[in-house]
Amino acid sequence: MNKTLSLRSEKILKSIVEQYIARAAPVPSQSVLHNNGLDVSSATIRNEMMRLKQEGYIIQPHTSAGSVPSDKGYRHYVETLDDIRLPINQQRMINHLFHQVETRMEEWARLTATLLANLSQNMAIVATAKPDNCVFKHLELVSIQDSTALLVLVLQGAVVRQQLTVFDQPVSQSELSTVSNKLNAIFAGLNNPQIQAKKTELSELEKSISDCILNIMKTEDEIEYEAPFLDGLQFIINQPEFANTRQATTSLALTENKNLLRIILPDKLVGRGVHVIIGKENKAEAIQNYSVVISQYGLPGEAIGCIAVIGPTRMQYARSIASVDYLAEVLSGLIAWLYGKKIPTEAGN
Amino acid sequence: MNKTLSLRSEKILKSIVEQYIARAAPVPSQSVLHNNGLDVSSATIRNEMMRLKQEGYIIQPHTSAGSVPSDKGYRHYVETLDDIRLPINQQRMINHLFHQVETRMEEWARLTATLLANLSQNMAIVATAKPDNCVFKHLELVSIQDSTALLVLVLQGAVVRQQLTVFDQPVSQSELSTVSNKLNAIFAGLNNPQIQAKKTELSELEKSISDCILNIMKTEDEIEYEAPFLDGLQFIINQPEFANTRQATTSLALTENKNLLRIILPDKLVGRGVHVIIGKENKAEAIQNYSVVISQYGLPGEAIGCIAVIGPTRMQYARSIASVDYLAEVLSGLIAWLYGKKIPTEAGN
DNA sequence: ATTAGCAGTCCGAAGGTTAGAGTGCTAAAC
DNA sequence: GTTTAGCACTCTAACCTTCGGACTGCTAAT
Repeated sequence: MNKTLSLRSEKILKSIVEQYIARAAPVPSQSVLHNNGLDVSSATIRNEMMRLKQEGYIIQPHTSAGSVPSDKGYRHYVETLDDIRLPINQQRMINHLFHQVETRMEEWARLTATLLANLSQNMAIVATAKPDNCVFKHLELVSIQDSTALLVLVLQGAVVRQQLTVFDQPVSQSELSTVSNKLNAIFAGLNNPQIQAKKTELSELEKSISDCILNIMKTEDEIEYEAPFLDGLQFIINQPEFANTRQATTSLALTENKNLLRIILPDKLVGRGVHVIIGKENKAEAIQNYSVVISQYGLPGEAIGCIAVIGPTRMQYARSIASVDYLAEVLSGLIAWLYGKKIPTEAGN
Repeated sequence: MNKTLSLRSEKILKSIVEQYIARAAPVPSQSVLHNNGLDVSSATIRNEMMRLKQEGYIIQPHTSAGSVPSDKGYRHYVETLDDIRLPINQQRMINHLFHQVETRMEEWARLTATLLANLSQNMAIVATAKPDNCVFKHLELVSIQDSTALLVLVLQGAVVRQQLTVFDQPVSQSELSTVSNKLNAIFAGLNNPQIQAKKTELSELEKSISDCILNIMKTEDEIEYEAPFLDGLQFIINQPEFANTRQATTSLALTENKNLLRIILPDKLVGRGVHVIIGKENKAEAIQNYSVVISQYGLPGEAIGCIAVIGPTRMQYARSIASVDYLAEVLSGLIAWLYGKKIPTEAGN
């Protein structure tokens, strides 16, 4: 069944895929002829195309039409794609931009989504990296009013969370400072259950604040993926092939962010590297007309995020793969830095 | 020109507007008849409709078609709309939800956008409220690595900003604490130029950190509107009247968030209360097929934000107006609380 | 194995027809 | 003067039909 294709078949399939990606219209044998340097007639091409059709690499919309790649055709195309890296000047441009934004996971994710969408010309989804088990780093209490304070919590990985807290009675800033100093000393470097254990030895006020902290940390631990950053919706919506079926497709595209990630995430996203899921290979029915180019990033075992491109099966795979690959690498470098593993001079190197 | 309409004309116009809003199709005289309890024939209605057409309140797509409200028609409809408040149970539901999210401007804005989009069934835009002149409240420095620290800055209004800072040489946590204590004492309650003035009397390290702070505050001051929160794009995209012209319209809808707000913001958005801008009344050409329902919120002179619904001129004005009005009120209450003006027991009351 | 040539298929644009929805007008009724 | 029934007229949208041409698939020759 899966016999290897002849060199010429390969060339023809590649030409069909690339032309279909470029023009979104069935590719006739003539165009294949013009496009690639084979010195044969269109009839020969047609014979080969017939075979490709029988093997399931391409599909004919109707008897007398040109060819459209099938999922299997795309799969073969992606598999035989030369390893493509992002051009150096684009890499430089990206590094430069990352050095200009605020040094926060959220900002990086937002920037990544924007870059990825524009590089791949498709919708991009970036989930922030968060640790499996968050660790207390620092607490600060700032009085806002008599009995209201702002609780600022710093977790490992330079994650900052804030919450307004209302007390039963007025509490002065100096009292608050005393409490935060004490809790900082006790809680530094601990995770949720460890803090829970230390809680018995505290005063009422300290306990109530500890509860607040525990609550934030618990929420943080429970969230699997926070609402990911999304960009490039316009590319999906403006796809020519979806001109008619917009209701259905856009309703996918606009599914609540959180769910979207759950939908596209394949069962086995193991190891580093970029995964490509094409059309019907997708688990979720809703996206079986789409392809997903996805990669994890971060520090395995510590903080893992995920970054993906989603677009029609007719997407520019080379570009998307190169972009996802490079951006995942950059983000991994930045995360490593945040978690104190090494200091990259150039982001990602 | 602007002579008042007879009671019957009013009723007919209202019926046309409401039916057109509901069905998105030209309204024939028959439907007007059925819809409102007037005891006349369709011929009479037609006569009145003729007059409404001459006065410019309605438009006929072609000679033998029903009527569609003009911008002027919508304007009259909106102006004569009875004061509509959000149903009490919806108000309660909203208050409840606001009490459940993190107490941060960003979370409130996000929630407001979601609620507003769903209440109005249109796209909602919510710009966070920020003070004209931000004021230093508290500084915290948390060591991340030898020569890297996380700078956490709390500004008035419980605004928290963070930044990673890299020093030329290692700095210990205790040194950092000393610096932050000192700067907290000096800078508390000051704005940007005041801090600038105090800077001369500081050590090198303190100066570099002050620069960092000043930089954040400057950025904060300069940003007119931060990327506002946006929700309900699906409602815009799925509008039946835009089935054909999707390219143009969606490209509008997806214009970069920041610009979108600048586009819809009318010249004079004075005072409290909800403003409605209908179709051609919009300054920007790009949205002259749309209507905007917009309101400011916050503390005049201290922190002002803005909240808006944008949808086709054929939008449910009553709902949108009531929603914008109520949510602006709720947000104002919350802002007042953040800025220490009063503590609402129920949000917004 | 390749190719020229050609019949056959199918699509999509263009043109034509028609049913019916709804108005606009007129003349009669109130 | 206002209202109304009645009807001719207008315009659209849906449905045919037609037709050119883009491609294939096959055959027979190379």
